[in-house]
Amino acid sequence: MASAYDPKLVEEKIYHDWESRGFFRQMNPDAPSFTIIMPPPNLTGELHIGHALTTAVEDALIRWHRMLGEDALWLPGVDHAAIAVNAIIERHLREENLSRHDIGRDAFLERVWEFVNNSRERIMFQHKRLGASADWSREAFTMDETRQKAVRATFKKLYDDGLIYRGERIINWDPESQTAVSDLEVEYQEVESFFWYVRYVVLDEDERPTDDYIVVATTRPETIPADTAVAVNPNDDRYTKLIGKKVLVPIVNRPVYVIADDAIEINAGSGVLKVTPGHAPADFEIGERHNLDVINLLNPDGTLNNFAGPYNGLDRDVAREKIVQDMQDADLIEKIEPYSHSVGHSERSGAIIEPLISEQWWVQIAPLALPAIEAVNNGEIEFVPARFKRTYLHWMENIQDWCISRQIWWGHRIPVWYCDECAVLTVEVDDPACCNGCGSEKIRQDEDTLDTWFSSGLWPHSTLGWPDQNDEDLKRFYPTQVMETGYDIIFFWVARMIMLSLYNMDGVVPFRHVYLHGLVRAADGSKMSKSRGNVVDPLESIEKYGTDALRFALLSGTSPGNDQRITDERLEAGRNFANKLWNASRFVIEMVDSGDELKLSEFEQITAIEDRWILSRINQVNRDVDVLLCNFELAEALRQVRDFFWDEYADWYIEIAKIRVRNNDRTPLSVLTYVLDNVLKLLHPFMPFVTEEIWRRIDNLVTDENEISADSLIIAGYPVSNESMVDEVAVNQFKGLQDFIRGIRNIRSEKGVKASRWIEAYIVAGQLSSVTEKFSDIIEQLARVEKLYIVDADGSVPTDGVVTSVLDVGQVLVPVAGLFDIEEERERLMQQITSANEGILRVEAKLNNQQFVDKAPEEVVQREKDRLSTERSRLENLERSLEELIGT
RNA sequence: GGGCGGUUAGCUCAGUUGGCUAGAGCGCUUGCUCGACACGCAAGAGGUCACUGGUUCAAGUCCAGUACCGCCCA
Repeated sequence: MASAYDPKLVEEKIYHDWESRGFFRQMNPDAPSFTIIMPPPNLTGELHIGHALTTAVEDALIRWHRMLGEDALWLPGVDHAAIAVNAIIERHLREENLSRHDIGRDAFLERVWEFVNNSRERIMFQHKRLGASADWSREAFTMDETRQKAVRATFKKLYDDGLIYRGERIINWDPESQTAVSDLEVEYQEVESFFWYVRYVVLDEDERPTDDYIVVATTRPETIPADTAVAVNPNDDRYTKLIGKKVLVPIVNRPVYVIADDAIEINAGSGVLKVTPGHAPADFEIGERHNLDVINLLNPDGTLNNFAGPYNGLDRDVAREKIVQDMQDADLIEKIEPYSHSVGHSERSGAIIEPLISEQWWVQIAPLALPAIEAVNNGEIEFVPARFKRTYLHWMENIQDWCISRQIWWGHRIPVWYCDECAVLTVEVDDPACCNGCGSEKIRQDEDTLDTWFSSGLWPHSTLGWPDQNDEDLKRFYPTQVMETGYDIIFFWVARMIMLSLYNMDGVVPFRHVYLHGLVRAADGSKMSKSRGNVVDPLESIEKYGTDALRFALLSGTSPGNDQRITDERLEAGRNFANKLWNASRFVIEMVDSGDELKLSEFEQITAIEDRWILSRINQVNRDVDVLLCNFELAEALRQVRDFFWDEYADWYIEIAKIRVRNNDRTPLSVLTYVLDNVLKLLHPFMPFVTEEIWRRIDNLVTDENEISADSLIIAGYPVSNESMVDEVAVNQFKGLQDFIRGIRNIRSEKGVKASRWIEAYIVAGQLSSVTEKFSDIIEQLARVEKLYIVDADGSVPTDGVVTSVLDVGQVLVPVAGLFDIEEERERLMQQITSANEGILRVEAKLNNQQFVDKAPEEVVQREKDRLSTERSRLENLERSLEELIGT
């Protein structure tokens, strides 16, 4: 074996082996199933570090459950990302000076499919590099045949149930992508702008201008040509006499009424609102209440149309400037105030969103939300961490109807056909030949497509074969166990999956747990983005540090619902640990001889304290890891195993084993291999490659009776704590022995004893005398002591030139001859006396408090009592040492 | 405006139902080529747990409030 772990020699080979042997398929049809449906990444571009985290977490969960012997299915797939992909292809076209309308729908979609197929392949490849043990034979796509059918079936079902309707409402228009987008796709940003105070001239009964005017404060002067009223609050004394009169809309000189509406805030601006029902949601509602005309002033590309009169054809920004200028020239602007307000921007294109009136398809959401709220309230679906339950419920309880139509071509085309000869709409799953109303063959399909999230919302059941209710997969794997994703898409995905799954699956929830991880941020805590140039590319990290290192970095830093930062240091820590695993294992493997007995003896027959200690500890770790993983505490579980392996197994047990083997005691080998086997199993879900590679090298050395088969760690049984192998006494005794060794090392280091020098030492071992006696050879080696004296509490120890440490478990004394300094030693002892005294005072204060003794649990009180007696005997010993020192 | 989260060692973060003499990684200091590993080993230094008040025998942990940072929703 090489002296350093090289992931490049291992990962591809092992992945190919797993996959080709079908280990990612479901192998235990009789066992309970464990299913995770991968939240589908967009197939635009590359997987980013957030996907790497998703993959690492889901793969860890799946591998863990697979090793538990469950029928594990991780179903992968990708999302068609309608607007984003549509925009990419349109950009390509623009480079050829073409628009999608130039080449037509079919040619456009042909180009999209070519892009999509390449992108899908790249994403699958990247998932494989990340070690994803997903069942690729089931890979799904939101636009493939089964999913198309699911989308149409759902649309028809909703339509037939009266939950899909077509209506004119204010929508969010993205002038860049030239499509409607949903409320969730609008990001609000503070923008520095102005309040323009504009004079609207009051008209007399004959609609002739008077000298009077009313001042309207607006942030959107360019929409003035679409004003169809001016509104004031009915309780606003300043304006009551004007209500019912007419004023003249500037620019277009249209007379409109002054109306009264409660929605007007008296203290906002001048207290007068210009009402533009075509371009503001609130104004639209006012317009409905007062039967106002609705004027749409905008072309789809954000320029003004002929309702704008002289400004026809100008871009909205240009028009604003010009209108303001012209009104100033006409002395219609009273004043201009700086004003900052939040403006909606398209999450897709970044363009400023235009609220405008438009006819779109909608889902009436309340009937779907109700059961989705109930499923979470009654605990059928649980959020991890639990606080997101409130976020979810709050959103659900205030949910607005969902605008599902998009004016783009890439996506699920709306399955509605209009008839040229009658008014009936035909809605079908399969393309109809004629109108359902009059039978005419002159029918046209709606030009629009559906919001991408419509198909993503079906994902938990559409991936399992729905709408075929008898599908074997649907019966076997639905409902799934865990939906794992980032908290940032709880509304986009999770909420819609719950609503639509409950609707399609007769009220059966799509998943039991929603595990939400946080964002992966750059080293300085900022959000990663291509424009900032601070993205960490997971593939580059793998290239540099290895997949296991990347997974270690991500998984050790993740805690439910919290953001984390990824840095080179964390990746290095992962690489270092993989290397540590490799080298410790290499040492064990190379130490084993063909004649060695590697079957572990019965625990009762194992006598060496270090053997009992390490076996007890690994079983405690097994227990802790099980509890932690059940609670989705992946990082903590990983940390426990790492610490155990590095600090206890490698730094202590292996070092001790070396000494014993040198003395021709081969029994540690069975313990070494047993514990190593166990650790590799514990770690496999987190770091699959290095553990598999090592495990195969020791597999022929060890066999575990519990093993299902075979020669691959990925399907080995996950460790279960064997409580009969936990000896608490041995664990505590061993800690005492460690304290002795550390005590001697500490004195050596403090006194500057050369590492190469072998010295004498004394241990006053008290209760640990007999254990220490048996362990003396090892203490000598580990602390570099050539002659170790173990004495009873009242035994005699040298007092001349001796440095003393008084520990909880006993004392350590090291004669240091020439290096001894009586003043320094006095200082040392005084410091220890001070700390012992402080300890005694603190504990005494507690125990003298009758309230504490009465009310605290017995074990807590007992612990304090034990501590007190320990500290007291420490103090006694220290004081005696000090007397002896001064005596000399 | 409403809601949520964060504030713990120089940096990044753990700390699960209160029992803590507050931990880890990285960094730092000192010393080590003792036949697994310098991607390493050994020994250390480093914290009034943001602030104020309360509950409790006991508060990093629970409650109320304040400050700052961040996110979500309107």
